[in-house]
Amino acid sequence: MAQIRSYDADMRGGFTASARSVLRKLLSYGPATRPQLGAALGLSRPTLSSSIAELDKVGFVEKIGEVKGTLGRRAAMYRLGAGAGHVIAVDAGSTRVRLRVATLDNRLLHHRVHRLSSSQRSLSPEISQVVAEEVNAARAAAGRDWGALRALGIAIPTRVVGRDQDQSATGQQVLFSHFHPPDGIPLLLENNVNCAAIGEQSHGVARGRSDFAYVQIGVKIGMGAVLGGKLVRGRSGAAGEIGHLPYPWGPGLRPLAGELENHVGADAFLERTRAAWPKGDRAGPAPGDTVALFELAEHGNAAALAAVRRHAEDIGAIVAACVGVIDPGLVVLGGGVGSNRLMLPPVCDMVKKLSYPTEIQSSTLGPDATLLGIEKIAADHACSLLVGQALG
Amino acid sequence: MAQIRSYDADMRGGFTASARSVLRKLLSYGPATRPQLGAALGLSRPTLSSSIAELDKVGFVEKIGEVKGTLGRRAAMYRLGAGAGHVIAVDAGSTRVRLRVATLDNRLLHHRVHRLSSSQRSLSPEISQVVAEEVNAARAAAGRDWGALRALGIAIPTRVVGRDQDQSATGQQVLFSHFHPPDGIPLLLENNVNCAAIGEQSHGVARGRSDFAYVQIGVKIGMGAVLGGKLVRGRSGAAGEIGHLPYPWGPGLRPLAGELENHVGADAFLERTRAAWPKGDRAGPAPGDTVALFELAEHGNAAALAAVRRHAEDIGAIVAACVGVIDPGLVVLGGGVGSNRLMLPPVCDMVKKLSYPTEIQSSTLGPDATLLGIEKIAADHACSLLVGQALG
DNA sequence: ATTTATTTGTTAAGCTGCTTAATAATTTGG
DNA sequence: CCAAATTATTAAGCAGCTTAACAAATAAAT
Repeated sequence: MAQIRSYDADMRGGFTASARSVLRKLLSYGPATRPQLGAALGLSRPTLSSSIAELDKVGFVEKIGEVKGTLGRRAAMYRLGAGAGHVIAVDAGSTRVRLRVATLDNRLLHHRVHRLSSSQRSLSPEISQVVAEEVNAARAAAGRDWGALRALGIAIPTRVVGRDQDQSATGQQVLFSHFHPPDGIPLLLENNVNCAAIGEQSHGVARGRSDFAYVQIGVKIGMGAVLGGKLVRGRSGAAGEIGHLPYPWGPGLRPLAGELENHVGADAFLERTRAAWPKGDRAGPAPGDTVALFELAEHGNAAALAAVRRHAEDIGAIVAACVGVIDPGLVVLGGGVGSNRLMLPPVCDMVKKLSYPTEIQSSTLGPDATLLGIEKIAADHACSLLVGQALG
Repeated sequence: MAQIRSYDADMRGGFTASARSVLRKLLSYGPATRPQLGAALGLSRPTLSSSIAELDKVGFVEKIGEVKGTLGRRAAMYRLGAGAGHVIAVDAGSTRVRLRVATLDNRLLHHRVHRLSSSQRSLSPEISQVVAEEVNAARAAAGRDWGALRALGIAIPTRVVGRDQDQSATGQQVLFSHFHPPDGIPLLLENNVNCAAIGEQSHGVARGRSDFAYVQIGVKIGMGAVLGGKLVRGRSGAAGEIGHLPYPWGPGLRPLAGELENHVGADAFLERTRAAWPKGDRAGPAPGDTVALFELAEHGNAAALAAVRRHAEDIGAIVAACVGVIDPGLVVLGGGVGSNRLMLPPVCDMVKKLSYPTEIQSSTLGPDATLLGIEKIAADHACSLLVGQALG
């Protein structure tokens, strides 16, 4: 009876284990010299020689110069080469479709923002159309030095489920009404809140953290959690659907489905604020949107400040619920409403009152978090295909 | 400059990679023949020969017989040998201290249940004393064929934090008031609810699942979650502290710290039930404890059934909160109250109403779940020490 | 300017841990 | 009793790393 594989390395793109670890290191760490790589990976100089030669032969690495230490010969510095290819990342948002093209080690090659004609409630044929156009344009613009397209990642504002599961309840298939994914290119769909969490991990306030939660508060609410370095997706992509936390809930008070999202979404927040707005000239007119509301609050308007504080208490309760379930150690507040700096203190107060000590930070990446996150996800996937295993 | 290590294998107990994977397989899968091991691990017969010789030399495996197929020579069957050692698992519960001694591949060597003189509210000096006695007795009883003690695991009803963190708020150090852990033996402390979750995974209704939540409803409430095959502990051991979910919560209703646990604990449940119990002879006297209450409900008593249903709705809301945050796909209901079969249907109804479709099962292991779980945790840890890496 | 110490990179030789191929041993069925 | 099947061992070889020695480049010392 013949063994199925002759040797492990055969499966993994033909590279030796050391070459794969060098590739992985260059991808996650950025450019590095041979001695740095050797020290970081515990490999000897001869092994590094052969690994780099192996990768160089197919253009997966390239020498970008030399650095000199205090003494001795200069060390050659390498980074990922064009042969490693690139990824396309798309954020299919409700008001804009954003696109980034980048190398696997995160160097920007191309960037586009397409404003939609009107704000879409969810994934729509128009969004699908724009995604199709922008992806095609990006592929047409590809320079010779971009190398091959290794993956296409798209962040979408719906629950994302795998191919084997029932997709009908998610609406994710609307994405493909006009957009047809290119053949042979790995396609990665991910919920936009989960992407934002990854973005915060790779570029934002959660940088380098392996455990944290990202709570997005805006028109809708959602959470993305990273535990043990891995994104928590849940059985049917419904992890982080905190709009379904039980609310209202108390003695003799039975929760209603989806009521928390109704209550704490930006529209309801604004509506409540306007209803409670004091009459008369002294207070001025009620704000027309949450941006104006926060503007007033920033300038010390008492009614606006009270509204923000009341809202932040509900957000604090939501964060406390997340902390109670997963105790992430760090919660990042994001979204148009959630990331406002006025929210942070009252949210902290409520969490401290209800739950265990937890670091809480406001996001500073804004809408970039989602796009950077899906780019990271696409790049990681591309890397794992190249080296045959997941990133550390 | 010399390299730090001469070769990978040196660090890991001196075994070759193939020997380590054989050991791991025998530990997780149980006894197996050489051909089975070879097929499962993708190793050739010569490699298996040398691996088993390597392990046999130090008594880590032993031949336990031969099995014959339909044709051809018999295959030798191996299992872990005495050299692999054993573990001691202790469940330091509020009414009993349970202890199991077992081999790393889960064969029971010794078993004890020690009833405490009175029910303890939490970890107490008496519990510490009993743990000390029982552990010493188990060590004294050790047969020559048990091999070395590889790990000691203790399940405790408190939040468990690592050595580097602040332990003062957990009360976990009370365990050591009389009990002094044996020198040189790895000691594993784990929250009892987390242990029960692992127990359900290894021996109960969550067998083989890599994603699920275990919700324990009894005198107190708690949750243990396994995501991606790993126990979710949280930054400060507070994951699963669902007694801190926001409650009561609604428009104009601010949550109070720990109020959910007060409301939904067995004492408050019984108190409410008795307060609402109908007067007069027809309904009979109010039940004196939850066991009696469920007994009445089982026999169709209307007041008892109504009380159970009302309570189950709250439990359903709790489960829905867990589903909303982590979407585990399966929730196991445990604990004296939670695992009662009358709870399941109304809990399912509430979860279905509030949240995404989720399988819900009642635990059938009872108090064994915790003890089996801590045993599994201890055995896994012992294994990872032997083979130098975590179990798959 | 030449030498010396230091660091980087390459070549040579060897070891470990696996493989495949061949052989031996054991068992059942014709 | 022999043929086929299955399991185990022995022999030979290869891949991927290692250490050791050497070559090349560079800054500091003489």
